[in-house]
Amino acid sequence: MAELLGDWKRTVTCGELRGSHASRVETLMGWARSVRDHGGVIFVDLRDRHGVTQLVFRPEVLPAERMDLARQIGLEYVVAARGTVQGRPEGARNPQLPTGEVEVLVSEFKILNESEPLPFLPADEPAASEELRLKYRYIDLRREPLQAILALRHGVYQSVRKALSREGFLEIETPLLVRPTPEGARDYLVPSRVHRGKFFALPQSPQLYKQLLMVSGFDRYFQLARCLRDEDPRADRQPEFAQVDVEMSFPSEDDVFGVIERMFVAVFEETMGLRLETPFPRLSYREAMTRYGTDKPDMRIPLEISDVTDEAVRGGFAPFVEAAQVGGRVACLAAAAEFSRKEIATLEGQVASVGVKPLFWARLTPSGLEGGVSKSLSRELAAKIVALASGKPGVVFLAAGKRAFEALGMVRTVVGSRMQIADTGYNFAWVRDFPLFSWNEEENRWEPAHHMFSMPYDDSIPFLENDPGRVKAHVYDLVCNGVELGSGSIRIHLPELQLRVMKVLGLSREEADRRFGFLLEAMRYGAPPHGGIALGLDRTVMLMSGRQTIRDTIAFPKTTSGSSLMDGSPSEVDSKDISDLGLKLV
RNA sequence: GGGGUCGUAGUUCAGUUUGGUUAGAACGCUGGCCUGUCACGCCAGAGGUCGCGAGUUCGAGUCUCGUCGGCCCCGCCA
Repeated sequence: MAELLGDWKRTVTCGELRGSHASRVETLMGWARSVRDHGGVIFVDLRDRHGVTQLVFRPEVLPAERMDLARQIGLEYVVAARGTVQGRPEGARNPQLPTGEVEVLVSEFKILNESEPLPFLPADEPAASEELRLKYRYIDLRREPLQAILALRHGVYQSVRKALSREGFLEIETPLLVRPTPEGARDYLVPSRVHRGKFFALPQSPQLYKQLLMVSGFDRYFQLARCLRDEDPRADRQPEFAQVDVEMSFPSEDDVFGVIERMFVAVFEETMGLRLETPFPRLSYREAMTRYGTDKPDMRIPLEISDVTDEAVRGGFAPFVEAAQVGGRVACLAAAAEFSRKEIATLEGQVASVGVKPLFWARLTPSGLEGGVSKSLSRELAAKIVALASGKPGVVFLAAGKRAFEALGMVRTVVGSRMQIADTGYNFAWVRDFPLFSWNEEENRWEPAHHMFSMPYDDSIPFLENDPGRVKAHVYDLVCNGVELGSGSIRIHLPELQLRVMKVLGLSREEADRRFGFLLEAMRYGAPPHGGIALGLDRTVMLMSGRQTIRDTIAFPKTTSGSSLMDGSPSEVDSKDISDLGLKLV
């Protein structure tokens, strides 16, 4: 039944005909979204990614056998139709459709391809289960919401390229087959056939290569880079993802911030028509942790955490005193909202995951604090809490311990999700002054808080060997609405300093040379001061499109177990393919 | 690796709480009717390994255990 395209040319898309096009003869091609057969006249809604146009098949126009063929058109058949554009009769216009003023009276048509009944229809709302949508991703991608997101993503690519090019950045590609790195995430390994027993890795990021480009003198580089990390996915994490990778020579932190702020202003302006306020607020890591209990605060939530350790200790309540004695703090968050016992119990469970238990609470009423822990609070502490709440009624939370602020940060996020903050815009912020190292309790060693190539502050360098925890670094994150969009730093360009940092991390000189010798050597040949940032492209698009998962921003994403339901990857391979690589399955 | 949750016609779901006759609805599909619909309408029909495997029971979609898969979270993610 299907006919070949022949010499037919599409003259318009399904989204562009208007009343002013009346009486023109046009050719459209698309998918049958809906077929309405009235016995005589037949209506077919033809859809492509640009829109929907109504086709009319009439027995007065088409011979009987063509009408019979038109009757065969099923949902999602691919149809080419040629005919006269005409205004619709009075009362038959459809204000829901941009093309609803007109229709195409079909004089010739071809069924270009048939479609078996689909596992689900693109027009279905609600959509099919995500499992089915992932298996038939090519059908899911016919849906308008996903087409809009991929179009937005395209717009972001273009704006980023234009904005960075305008400022003198060169787009340069770096290898996909790279040297495995023991640090950081697990590598995806690629066995070398030629060099038996040796492996490439797929890059976790272009980090080392962009630093080497700085050594080469490409003083402003960027790349829309694919990054691969063999770690378990999440709603906002995929095994492969995209970064806007940026690096520049001779920069201050403010230079990097300025470039990225101007880039985001351009992106939001050009793709969404939104005007972002710059500069973005800047806060220190310490500030973020003590005011918001997280290093990626959602600044839309108008609540802050307060330190009430002094009052709490003077009050003598044992759990508070004990927490302070072991170096912990006592923190308070006035939620200014009601919580049921059950909701509080749920929060308690979440907070316990950072080792804070119990979660203390009390209810603030016009007559003071009631219920929960209220009877154990001193008059001074109670007064302080009432003052912090500005008298706003609702539940007040208290946490004690080393991670008291983090615990209340989790509570703050939950409170925020219940407030009407969704449409309060995009609240960007820079978080800076990160520590260079963090202590790994299990492995009893220092780890890089960001990565080992970040430059410590001048006045922190003397503490490198004796007090690593005190070393602060030129490391910064960009956050927006509680999402970490990117992370960067000014890098170390001095080989001796790089070796000192590696030593703190437990890398001997020999190991450092073996693993990173090419970088250390490059630093000895005139490496300029440099720094940059990498921004999560998928997360940015997720945020801009109001989605809850980056899967919706990626054409062909993986599941939370890292497989692809569409093509069935990963898959087995022939044993010959394995032995050719000099490998054996264990 | 761990915790939670879901899995029933092609699809979205109801039914599982309290085990019991022939597992229902809508959309889709098939056939018929219908010349202004736009989620067209009307009539009729087909369509089920209740994810899979054990177990308890006279009897399991329903209870138990295991297993597979999706999603969310912890670990992990320099």
